Formats: sequence, C-alpha cells, structure tokens
Amino acid sequence: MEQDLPKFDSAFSIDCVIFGFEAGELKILLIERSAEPFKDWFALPGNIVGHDESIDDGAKRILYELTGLRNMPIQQLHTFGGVNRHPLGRVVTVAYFALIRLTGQKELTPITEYARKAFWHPVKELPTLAFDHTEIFQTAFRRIRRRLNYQPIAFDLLPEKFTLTQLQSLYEVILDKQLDKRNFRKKMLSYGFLKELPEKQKGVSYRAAKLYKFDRRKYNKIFQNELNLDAGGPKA
Amino acid sequence: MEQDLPKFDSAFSIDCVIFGFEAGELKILLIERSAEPFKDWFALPGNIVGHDESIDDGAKRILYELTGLRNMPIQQLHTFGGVNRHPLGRVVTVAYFALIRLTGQKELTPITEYARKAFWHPVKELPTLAFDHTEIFQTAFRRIRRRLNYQPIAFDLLPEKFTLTQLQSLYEVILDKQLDKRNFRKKMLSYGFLKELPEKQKGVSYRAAKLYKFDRRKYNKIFQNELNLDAGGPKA
DNA sequence: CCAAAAGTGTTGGCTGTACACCCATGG
DNA sequence: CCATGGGTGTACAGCCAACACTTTTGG
Repeated sequence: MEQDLPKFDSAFSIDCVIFGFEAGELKILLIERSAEPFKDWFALPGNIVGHDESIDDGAKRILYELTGLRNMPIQQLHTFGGVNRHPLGRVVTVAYFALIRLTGQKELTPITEYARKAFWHPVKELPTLAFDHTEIFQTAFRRIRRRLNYQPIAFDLLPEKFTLTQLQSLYEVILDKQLDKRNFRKKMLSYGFLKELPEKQKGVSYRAAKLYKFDRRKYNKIFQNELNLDAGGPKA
Repeated sequence: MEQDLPKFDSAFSIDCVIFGFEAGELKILLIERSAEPFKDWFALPGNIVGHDESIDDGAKRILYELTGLRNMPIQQLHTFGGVNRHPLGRVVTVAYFALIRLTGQKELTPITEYARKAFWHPVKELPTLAFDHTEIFQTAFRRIRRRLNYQPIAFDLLPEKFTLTQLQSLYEVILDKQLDKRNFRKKMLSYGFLKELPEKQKGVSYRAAKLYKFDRRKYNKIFQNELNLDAGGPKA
C-alpha cells in the first residue's frame, strides 16, 4: 500500500444514514441541497471530513452540526469508492449509520447553509437521492434489518419507556412482517433484560399497558460471553 | 456532505487481509517492506488506489500484483481513518479481506519492488505489523470467525475435494475450539450442499476417507430465501 | 496384527412456532 | 356497554449437544 508515494489528490466525505422511529414509521434523516451539484435534490446528510479529524470524529461532528445530537453511537457502514460518484473529483465516501430516539424532538434546523432544510422521511417510498445515496441507504437498511435479529438495536429507536406492543410494532416495521404477539412477548421477557416499570401507559382510551425499560447493564452481563465471539445476542 | 468544497488533499489506500489454510494452519499473506516508512517491517499487502479506479477494482489489482490471483471474491472489511495512521500525510485505508485456496501454490514473488518478499504467516503468533495493520488483521479475523457460523466461507479455503475431517479441522482452527465429530458430520451433510464424490483419499496409511465437493449451485438454491434477508445460511 | 483415522445413532433438553380467548379501561 | 388493545399457556416439531464403539487400510 503505502509505497507508491501517496499523491494526495483525493478527498473523502462521510454520509450518514440516521434512522428514527416516529408515528409508527421508520424514517431517515434527509436534507434538501441548496447548492450544486445536485442542487434541490434530497440527499443524506454528510460532508467533507477535515484534514485533522479522524473519520469517526468527522462523522460525529457532521451529525452534530445537522441535528444537534451529540455522542450518538454511530457505526461505520461501508465505504463507497466508485470513480465517478462525485462530479467534482475523486471523493470517496465513508457511510455511517445511527439509530436514534426522536420523541419530543424539536425542529431540525441545519447549521450549515448548503442544506435548505433537514427533515425526517419515511423509508417507504423514499425519493431518488443525490449522488449514490440511494445505494447507501439500501445498504444501511439491509444492515439494520439483519442486525435486529442479533442485537438490541430496537431500543435505540424507542422512547426510554415503552410498551411491549410498541416494541413489537417496531420489529414488524423493520422486518416487514407480522409477528405473533404471545411468542414475541415470551421471548423478549425471557431474555431478562427488560425491566418492568411500576408505571403504566397514560392517556389511552383502552386498557393501559405496562411500561418497560431496556436494562443495558443486564444485557451486557447476559450476553458478554457470546458477544466475545460466539455469534452473539438475542434473536428475534 | 459534498458542500464544503472538497480540498483534494488526501489519499487513500487499500490493505488486504488474505487468509489461506495450509498444513492445518490458518495463515495470512504478509509482505516485508523494503522502503520507508516502516522499512523492514512486516505489513499487510496494500497500496495506494489510483485516481481512475474504483476502490474495489484497486483492491483486485493490488491483490493480483502481489499474488498473481485474479478475480478473487474480495470483500470490503472496514475503513480506517485515524488522523496519524500514516506518517506522510492523510491516508485513509479501506481494508479488504479474502479467503483463498492455496494448495499447490507456487512461490509468491511480488511484482512491485517495495516488498522484499511476500509470504504466508500463521495467524497464531503474528508479529507486530506496520502502521495499524495489527488492528486491521484483528478486525478481519473477528469477521471471518463470526461469519463462519452463517456462510459457507470454509470452502473457499479448502481444496476443491476435501474430506469431512479436513472440513472439521478448519472449523476448529478458525473457531479455536473442538467440535464433536458425529454432530459436525450430521449437520454438514444435512444441509444437502455437499456432493459426495466417487473417489477416496489416496496415499494415507489408514482407512481412506470419502472426498466431498461443495456444490455452490445447490447452496444458493437452498439458502436463497434466507439470504434474501431473514438471517441466512447455515450455522456451525 | 497394530496404529491411525473413518464412520456411524440415539436420547433428552431446549427453542421456535402455531394458535384463541378473556381482561381492563375510557368514553 | 362497547370498542380497543392488553395480556396470557399449551402442545408439537425440529434442532442441538452429549456420548463410544466398530470398521477399514497400510505398513
């Protein structure tokens, strides 16, 4: 690798696929571009990484600048390095994804000017996105769908206190299939990482459901062996 | 993302973690560097990606230049973008991995001059590698260990015709644990993607074992549904 | 005939899945 | 009292793990 002397004639960016769950729908964060190239198109939030920040730090910074969210547990997704993916020159992009809790979210007001606005868009019926962002989104969506079977990522999307029905409907939305209520509850509770709260749902016009909390400490305790490298984590 | 005008002051490289199985050991391909930086160190094979090739194509080219192997099913692993990972400037590296069959392999003679030699080294007791290559290797090894439980990657490492005992010992080496012979065979054969050949092992001083072949066409047929997105593939 | 590895079944426990009805609450 | 979702148990099937001896072959 590092023998042909590097030419330093390229740039790299990060692009973020940020998932949220709102009104029973899975959504991602998009921006509307106000500048060329792809002026007026919808795009994933992203930007050029600075020369003096790691790509992980850059991803966190850019996410913060676009959403005000700090310390999000973002994860690297994949790197897209097609020759012509950016019209202005060679820009390789490292895609990240995150799952965030967006209940009680204030309006999103982009800090940078190149985005006319930032907004949540349902993943169903996503419009065509700028650059290769549609492909990036699809890669991210496949990843979280698959991961949902192994890791407790659903709790990142839900409010801190949730009902089992909410949890189930989130699984159903992501996996795009119906699940059996009794089996789902039995399995979830059997893991032992859901903490039943003394409270109940309020303001509903039917029997109020129990609220639960995800106990990450217990989760780590229970699954530490398997996460170490056996295959890891619960399955839906 | 692509709004701050790109500065084109960076470079990116690829580094390959290439696994092979030889003499009952899992090995990876290393080079010995003959130039600064990290002169005389061992390193993963890699190089700077050209301005006019995609990173995937670059990875294939570099692998070919170092091993003579074409059309290897390389896969992207992870991108490493620490600020100071390369002494000469900002070089982000995209790591790839591949699992290859190396029986009857001729000697490896690097085509490029910056590598004094290329050789297979057991993954046990790997020396400290140049740059952040040790971390890259560890990421790759974790990945294949995990993936072995879901995908038929073992067959990429074995000769085309193999015995069930060879297959089992490969699993044992990668997973670093003993497996039960009867259960292993029962499960492997139950999948239905192993084709029993009319031949047997030759030249052994004990009862000759049956030879098998991996039937990828059958594998695809059997697992297409699950690979589509349910969780996919066989488990060890 | 000996050494070395090939090859072969059964059982018990656990896990996933299919399936339907009564309960509590607010309006 | 009705509409709405909350909440609950059982039975069957398939999968995994544990476990030990006989067979074949070459030397």
